[in-house]
Amino acid sequence: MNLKELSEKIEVSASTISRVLNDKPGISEATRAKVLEAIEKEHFTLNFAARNLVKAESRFIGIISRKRTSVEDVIFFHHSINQFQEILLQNNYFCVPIAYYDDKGIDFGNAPLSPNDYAGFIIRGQSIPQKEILSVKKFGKPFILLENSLYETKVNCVVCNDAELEYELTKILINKGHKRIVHVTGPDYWYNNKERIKGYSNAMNEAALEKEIICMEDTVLSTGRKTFELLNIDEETNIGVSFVNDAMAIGFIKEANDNNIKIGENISVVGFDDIPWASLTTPPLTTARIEIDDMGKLASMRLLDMISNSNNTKTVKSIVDGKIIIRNTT
Amino acid sequence: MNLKELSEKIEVSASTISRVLNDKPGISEATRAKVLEAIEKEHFTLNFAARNLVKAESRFIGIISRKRTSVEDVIFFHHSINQFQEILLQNNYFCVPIAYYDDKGIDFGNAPLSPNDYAGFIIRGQSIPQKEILSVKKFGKPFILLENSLYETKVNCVVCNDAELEYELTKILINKGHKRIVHVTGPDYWYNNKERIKGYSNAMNEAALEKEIICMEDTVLSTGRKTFELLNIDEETNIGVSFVNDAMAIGFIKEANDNNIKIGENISVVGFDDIPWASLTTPPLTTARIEIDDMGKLASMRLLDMISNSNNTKTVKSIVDGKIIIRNTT
DNA sequence: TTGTACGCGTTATCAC
DNA sequence: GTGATAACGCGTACAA
Repeated sequence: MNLKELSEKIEVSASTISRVLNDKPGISEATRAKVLEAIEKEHFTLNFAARNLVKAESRFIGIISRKRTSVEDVIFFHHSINQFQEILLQNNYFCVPIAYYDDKGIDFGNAPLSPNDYAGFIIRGQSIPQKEILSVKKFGKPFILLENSLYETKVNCVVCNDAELEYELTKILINKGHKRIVHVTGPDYWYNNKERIKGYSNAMNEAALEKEIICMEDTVLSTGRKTFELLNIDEETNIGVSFVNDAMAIGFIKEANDNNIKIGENISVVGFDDIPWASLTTPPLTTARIEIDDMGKLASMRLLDMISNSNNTKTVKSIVDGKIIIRNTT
Repeated sequence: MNLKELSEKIEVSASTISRVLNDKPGISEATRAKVLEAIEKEHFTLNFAARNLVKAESRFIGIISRKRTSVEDVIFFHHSINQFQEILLQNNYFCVPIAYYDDKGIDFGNAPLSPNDYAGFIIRGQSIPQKEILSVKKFGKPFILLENSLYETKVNCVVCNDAELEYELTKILINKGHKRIVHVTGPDYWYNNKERIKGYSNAMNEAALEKEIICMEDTVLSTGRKTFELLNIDEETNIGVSFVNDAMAIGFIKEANDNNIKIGENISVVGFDDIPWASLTTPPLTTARIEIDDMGKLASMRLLDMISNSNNTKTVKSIVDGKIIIRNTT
């Protein structure tokens, strides 16, 4: 059933029905009621494709994020997609995942949607390099970074107060009396990594302690495990280890468990993110909670605003404060 | 740029360009080359909406799954969506999440897509009741159940060998010498729960042991925790507990950890699913691995087949065998 | 092998 | 306040 058929059935023109369905003004109450009744009765819905064609607008939002290969990698990260997908859906936009690969960059695949077919983009996570972000900018569509930012270019983004939180975490390790405090980070071009290093460095400098930073090629559970050996941990070790995310911290703790080394006294550990698993390690992990749901919500709402008010070209950097969660690894 | 504009630019009719883009036969090599070159040069892509309109086909697959409210609930389940979303995307179909709520049923919300706008549906997980599944059937579109099935109606579905696996798990507890072996399950109308109870019952009957089944209102981490108190566990307890999923088993183990009760000797625990976290508990969890990726892949491929060959109306129940993973809680 | 003409279902514009 | 009509961009039947 289409507009024309319905129109013939109830003897009201297609344009009028269209007006009712689009909440346009200037319809008599009588006809409006008549139309609404018929729509209800016939379970009538407008054709999605025809509508998009004539309105020349896209209802697709591309969600660009790094393609993770192992299940382990997938599972140990926040699922911020839940929050913003819901909001976008409520506003009649569909989320389409677009993969970014470390080696071949952003890949639109053989999908029937080209960059031009999107209303806008959300670029998720810290691991998308500046070069790729700028390439998205070239599409000329609204986009926003989530959990990422750029230093040299003004860009719409939503981040947390990385440096402050990492400063606080490091202070916890310092106040506990550790003299050797190591910060384990990931690739040095990631925005969050840089910010968190700043926080760590500030705290260490204030305490006049020697900084020790280890860069891992990736920030997943398995690399966290590796740092255990890298740092030569044994029963005698006295050390504070601050990981750039929970996934690595959990890997480290698990490796300690497997080696019967106790965490929380001579060896302190802090993570970052407060993923759900963080409270379930033995012992539970001290970390910084990122309000990822709020951040995702903010990002999607801001993107929707950018799409509907394309003349408004100011860039906004939103900082959503996280908070320190003290558990038992410190 | 649209077909007509490109057509004028390279002096080849729009229909010919359309033919080239749709891999239709009967084009001279010369014009084909000319067209392909122009497409490449101009970064030309077909308009998605216009294409769907004229072909009168939908590129949307509805993914119906239970709406979970807490982050905890979200995280402790398999992410089978990853696997099938990728396959569907490769075939130019888009996944649109559709929420099912325990109280108000399947909710299409105010989305611009009505049931008719979908090419088909994947119904995920065991917690969607038969009534809702049958209501989807009424849409007259192809659909397939993932990790669920129906007893009274033939239905396309992909499940694992629930009963066999639970039988094996129970045998492990029996062989370990436990005399009291409790099975903790969820709502009794869930297909998987019923199947797993069958497996448990078979093993218990064979061993002439008394069955003890506890039904919880939901099968999440927190309800798993609750069973610890429910079963009056202390240092003296000798018991085997078989949980209907890992989430609950992990909750139980965590509660045991918190109470300094050791798991793996007098108290044995088995889960079901082998979610990533199962290997990371203290001690690591013995469970049955479900090959959820294979299952998701199978479901999506079968659905695509049903969509393209709508005349083929036979129903297929695919059983993907899982396997027992023995770790340290038994 | 290629081009022309029409229709898909909707919205916007213009008339009445 | 309502209706007729012309687009939107593509695929396909038919003509050449």
